[in-house]
Amino acid sequence: MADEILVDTEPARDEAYHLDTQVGFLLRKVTQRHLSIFGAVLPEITATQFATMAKSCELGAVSQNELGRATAMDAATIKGVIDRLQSRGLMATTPHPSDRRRLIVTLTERGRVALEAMKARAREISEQTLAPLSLPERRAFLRALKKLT
Amino acid sequence: MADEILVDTEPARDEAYHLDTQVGFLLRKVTQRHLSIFGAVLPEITATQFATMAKSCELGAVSQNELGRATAMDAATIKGVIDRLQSRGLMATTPHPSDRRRLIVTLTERGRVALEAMKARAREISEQTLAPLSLPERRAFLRALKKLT
DNA sequence: CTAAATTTGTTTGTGTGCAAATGGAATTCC
DNA sequence: GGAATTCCATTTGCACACAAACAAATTTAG
Repeated sequence: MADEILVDTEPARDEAYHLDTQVGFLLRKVTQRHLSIFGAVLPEITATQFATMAKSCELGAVSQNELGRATAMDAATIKGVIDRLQSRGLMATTPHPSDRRRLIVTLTERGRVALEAMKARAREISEQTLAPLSLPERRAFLRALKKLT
Repeated sequence: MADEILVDTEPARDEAYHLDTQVGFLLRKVTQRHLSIFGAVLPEITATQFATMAKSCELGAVSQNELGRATAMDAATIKGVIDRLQSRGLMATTPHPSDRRRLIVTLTERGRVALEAMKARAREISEQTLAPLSLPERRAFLRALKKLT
């Protein structure tokens, strides 16, 4: 019961941990701001769904898991994203002709049109996100982000 | 029906959108890497829960929403986080003496001990996350992150 | 060729995150 | 002092994100 009593054995606790200067916390806040800009500029789609469509446009017909790897989503996550895009008629899936495990995912014609209509605003989102930085700062920041990938 | 037919009115689509160079996508991947490091170094807690405990230690007794604002979580999010920490005996809630709306949240003694035991490893997580950058690069990167908050 | 290992997609469970709606409590403003 | 506003906490619903377990199909190794 003695260790329940709090005396000055408690040695002036090392308070020198400041959350606000930690990378992880700053990353979370910057991502929050970015996603808030995204939602304001492209309210009709989520950032994850847009990334999926943009990557699908880059890669053409690939399997669901392959698209997931290209967009940094695990199998469970990409499944849900594709499901939602499919239910909105923006993407479609077809069985692979020779490999019966695979599900080929592609943009629908409607998805292609929608994507083209969104690309300009997507660039604007990146622009707005980086707005507080000067041109050289932006380049350095993006270079650092790539190194930290 | 003519607009269903795809001829070369389609003007060599502007493919010049590369997901992998966009801030948002890079932010997501860097955050993923950071959280992966976090999970490896501090498997007993989530980054969000740790942030909540660390901030609670900094601020002392504050209301639930106040702690949420300090950790960049909305009311719904901080509630769930506190619930889980409370069910593990790391934090506790008490009604505010004069304001019956408020819920005062604090670290338990066990929470304080656990937090102190985690702080050193938390610093190591930040270190490992930034490891690919040189010292000047780290400073510039953190400064940029703060500007983008 | 066949057994073992791998790959693909799915499901379940847990943990953020945010929007919107709610109800109760405190504050402001006239 | 009372009405309007604001604040606090909660709940619900949706959308990631990942771990773990699974079945079916394919590939690899012996």
